[in-house]
Amino acid sequence: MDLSGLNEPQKAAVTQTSGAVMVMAGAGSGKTKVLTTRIAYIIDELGVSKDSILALTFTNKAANEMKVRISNILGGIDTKNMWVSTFHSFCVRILRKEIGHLENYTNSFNIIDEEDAQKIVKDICKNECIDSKPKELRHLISKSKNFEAFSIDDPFLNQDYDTVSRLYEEYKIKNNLLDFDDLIIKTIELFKEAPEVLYRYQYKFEYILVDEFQDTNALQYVLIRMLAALHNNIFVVGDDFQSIYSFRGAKIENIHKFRRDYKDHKMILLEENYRSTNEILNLANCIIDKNPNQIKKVMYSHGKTGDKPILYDADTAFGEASFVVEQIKKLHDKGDSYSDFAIMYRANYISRGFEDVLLREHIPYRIFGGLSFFARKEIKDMTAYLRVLVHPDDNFSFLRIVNEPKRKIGDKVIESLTSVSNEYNKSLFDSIDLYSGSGSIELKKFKIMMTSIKESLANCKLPDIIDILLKETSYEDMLKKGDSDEYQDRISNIKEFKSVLKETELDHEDEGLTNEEILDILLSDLALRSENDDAKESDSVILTTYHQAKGLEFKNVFMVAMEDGIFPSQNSVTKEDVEEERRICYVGITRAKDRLFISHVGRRFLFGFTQQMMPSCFLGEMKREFYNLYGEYKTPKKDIESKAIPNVLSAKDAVTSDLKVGDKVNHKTFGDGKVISINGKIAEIAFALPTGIKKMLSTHPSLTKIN
DNA sequence: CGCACTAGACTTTTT
DNA sequence: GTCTAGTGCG
Repeated sequence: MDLSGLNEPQKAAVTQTSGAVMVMAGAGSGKTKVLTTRIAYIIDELGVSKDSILALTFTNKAANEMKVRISNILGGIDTKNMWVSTFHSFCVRILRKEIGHLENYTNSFNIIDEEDAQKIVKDICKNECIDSKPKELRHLISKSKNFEAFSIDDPFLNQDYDTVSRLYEEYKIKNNLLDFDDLIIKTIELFKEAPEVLYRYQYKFEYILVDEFQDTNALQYVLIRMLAALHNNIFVVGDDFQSIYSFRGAKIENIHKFRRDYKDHKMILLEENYRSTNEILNLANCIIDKNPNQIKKVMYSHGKTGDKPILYDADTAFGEASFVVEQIKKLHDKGDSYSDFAIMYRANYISRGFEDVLLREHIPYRIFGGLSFFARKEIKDMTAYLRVLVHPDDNFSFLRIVNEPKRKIGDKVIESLTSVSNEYNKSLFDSIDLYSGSGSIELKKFKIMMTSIKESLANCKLPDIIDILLKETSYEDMLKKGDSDEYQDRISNIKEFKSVLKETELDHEDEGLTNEEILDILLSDLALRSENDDAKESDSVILTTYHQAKGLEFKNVFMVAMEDGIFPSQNSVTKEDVEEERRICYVGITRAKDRLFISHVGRRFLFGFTQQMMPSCFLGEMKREFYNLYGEYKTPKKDIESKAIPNVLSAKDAVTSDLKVGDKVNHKTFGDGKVISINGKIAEIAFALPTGIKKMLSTHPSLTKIN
């Protein structure tokens, strides 16, 4: 196999196939290239079957991209069914086959998303008259399931947590439901309780590869270790600089753990950056240098040079958006495509102002994120209908749609039906025949309707089942009655969903499956999918959060809304939080290949108020020599220096200031406040309304003591 | 049971 | 400011 396109460390990472290998791959160092070439190498040079390789990623997009690239390297081989997938999809694939080895679940289990999980917790709280906030409880449940340490001081909350988490588990078992956390947990449980099953998979997967290793959590690490225990051919790629998912339980410590657990591992550093210009890397290095606890690693540029990053200081969000659009137009006129641009921000709500201006200027754009396609109400409703068609015993889906559109089947009727179903130990759908109380006519009509739709399913083209559903269930009529813009929106989403069915049908066209079987395959992991999975090529400007931009690269990047309170987010309280924000900033900078623009505004309309904004403390961490102010070359130097740009960072002052109760302080975003308590490093500070009382690190860079 | 109005939350990141 | 869930009335 031709490896001449690789540098030495990359080559080593590809050819060192046996044993444990850890690759520390800096941003833009050819990580995906190494992963895919290595898999191709194992197949092509070692003659290993492609079914004996397991590659785990964090996003479907990364998994799909890897499959395509492996196929390309190996002359177009079929990689569709390779075990290259996200952790979660991998677990679903195992559990669909094997979950019968565990008690309580059958392999037609349904996967619930975060919205469903929250609704279940909320309903439990309501039924049990529990006062604690459902959202907080749900959060704690997820935390505990990922074996994260936490303690609850409040005895009431503690008691509520015990009750609700128990009932939540019971509810899921009763309804054959698994949440995202369960997918990993149940797989581990399965492997523990059925060692022969574990052995089968250990034996099968001779080579295991893990992408974005720095983002694995404690459970995912356990899973990897279990699977690799027989052949011990385990290859992990990560970059501790890009660890930005600790809020989801990701553990950088897994990197150290790996090094301890696999004593003989080989460590390979990929330090040569092929993506960005020198100028961009300089700025990235400035930022990451400020984080004390990173594994030291130098990023060498590949020698590409370009313009210094540009900093723009706008008055308002509108001014900022106009600036960005102006730059895009200018560069587009010079020949860049719209898809060469990305506008990046810390939180989704920032996108609005940019959308407005892009729309008005007729510049095509695409937004990553926000509400996932498959999480939209109409799509979840359609999915629930389809699930009831294929699995009539799916009570959870049944309850979602039995009265949607309204069919006069209310809570009271469902309550009585449920007691019948408990009595005869049958599903709600099957209990309809046995039920004779009030509402029985409506229920029977519903059942007849669903049965007739199911008959149509056997004889129609698969996507047409959506039209049949829309018509027969009167779902479309219901939408038509509502707002017409909303109707357009929802119908076009449903059309899009129809094309997902079409794709699935095509994927399986020669396999002699019935429509019902194809639907079952489609439904099996729908909850894990998101619309950005397929890198749809379209000539559009991309609007995205830093998190969703991870792994991507763009010729021109705009980092916008670089203001304290937005980035770093005002929710980052501890030193660790701010360090993670800093890594997010690093991820943002290193997405850019040629040009980087950084902007911030003086005032911004937020939560119904116009607020004074201060530049992000990260701007102060960027050495002045490494960027230009926009228009610097035309503006007299004196003016620039009088501008309130950077050394905003009062970090030095702040770190040395130790606060006491009663001290008056100033926060760059919240204004003046008074310290009301100190607990270790955490200070509780009362600010003027609307901010009110905030807990924050007393050494937070945005805080200064005033006398 | 369904509609209309109101109060409250929301704005961190996601498989 | 905008969206949503919850309440109360017809």
